[in-house]
Amino acid sequence: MSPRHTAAEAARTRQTILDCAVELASVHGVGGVSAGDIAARTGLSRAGVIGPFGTMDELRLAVLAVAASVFAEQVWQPVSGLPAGLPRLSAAVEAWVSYLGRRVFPGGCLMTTASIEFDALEGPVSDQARAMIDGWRTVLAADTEVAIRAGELDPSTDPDQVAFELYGIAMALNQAVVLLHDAAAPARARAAAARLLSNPPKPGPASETRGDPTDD
Amino acid sequence: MSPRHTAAEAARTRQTILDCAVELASVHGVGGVSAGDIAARTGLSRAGVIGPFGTMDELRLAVLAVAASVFAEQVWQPVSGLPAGLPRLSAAVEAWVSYLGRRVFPGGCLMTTASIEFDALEGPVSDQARAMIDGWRTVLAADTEVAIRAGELDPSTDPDQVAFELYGIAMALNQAVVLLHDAAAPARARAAAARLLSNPPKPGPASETRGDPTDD
DNA sequence: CCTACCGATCGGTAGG
DNA sequence: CCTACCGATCGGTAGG
Repeated sequence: MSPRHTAAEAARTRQTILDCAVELASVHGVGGVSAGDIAARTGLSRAGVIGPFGTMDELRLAVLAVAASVFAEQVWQPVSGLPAGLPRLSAAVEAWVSYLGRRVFPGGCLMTTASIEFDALEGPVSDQARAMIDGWRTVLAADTEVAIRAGELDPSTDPDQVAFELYGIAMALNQAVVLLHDAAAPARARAAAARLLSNPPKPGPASETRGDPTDD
Repeated sequence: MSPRHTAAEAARTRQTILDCAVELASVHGVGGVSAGDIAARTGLSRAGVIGPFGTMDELRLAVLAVAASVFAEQVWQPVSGLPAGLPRLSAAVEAWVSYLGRRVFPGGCLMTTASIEFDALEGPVSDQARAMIDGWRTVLAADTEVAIRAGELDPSTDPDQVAFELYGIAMALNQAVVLLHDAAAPARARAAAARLLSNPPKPGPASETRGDPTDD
């Protein structure tokens, strides 16, 4: 505990630790975050770093929660008010590309890093990483399905296939930006995503589905 | 040194260490390989593990060399004799998908893992990881360029864009197999790659390039 | 390729 | 939120 300090000061200390830990995690991996590293960068003692979280694993779970909330704030919140379906899906992809291109985390997107880092491991930290990725893929697939039903995408489109491919584009972009320092990568990602999402229904014979715009 | 043993025995010991290290690296990351872990699994002492390599970093470089040679053996060697261009590119992608689907490394493709693990780090180990990935992208782009010149792909095709997207498909596949245990993932990857590589030249007016099959 | 060590660092606890 | 510890493990070396 911190007998000499107010609750507000304790909360600020906690946030200082988390900010530092998130930065380290994006570079060294979530499992590569150590109390000693954070202590050296924040001026706290190692015990002062671990204290507010109890154990390092709890601190790592908190790091993933921060990563998820930053991702939501940067990618999903700006577009969540748009109409469900293709408009929102396209805008989300654009926000995603922009987020990765801006390199919000110095070592690349923490969600991507964590998904590779924990893919073969088990435990609460890897469970949370898995849930984050699965949740985002579900969001992408759901809006794809709405787009299909609204007649914005061809009925032969497979929502899970779209989510699969969008994730691949994002991972390739993350790698190109962070590993290869390729400034052209965001444009490549936009081109790939645009081709994937420009698959309007083919106007075959008697192909009028539903949602006639003249309806009332 | 190993005064009581022949050179052949020393080489076998070295291989035992490497095999174990590669397996651990695919699960815990190349940086997550420790001498103690390998010692416990092989029955050797920690000093016996480090000895043949000098330092752990040298051992890690050897792990990456094994990963590269396994990748070459599984993906490139089977197709390297095919005609350059689209036939070889398509066969390489199929071999790549098959390799990832078979989960040759228990924790997923070491090249993919290493590319994320080291993307923001510097040093000889990350340099070697970078060179592996860059080399493979170059191979993919080169065969794409041959395919364009041979009239197998539309001239508007960008070889680096194709390499970028193929890498994304492979990363998405690796993630789907190892993290999400999605048995349908290889089929998804094949569908995505097929769409990417089925872009024949458009027969516009006077669009006959060169390489007329009736030539002699 | 072993034992026996080295200093450094790990996560975590006790007590203030 | 600090100091002062705990046992365990890290990479690496010496010497046989």
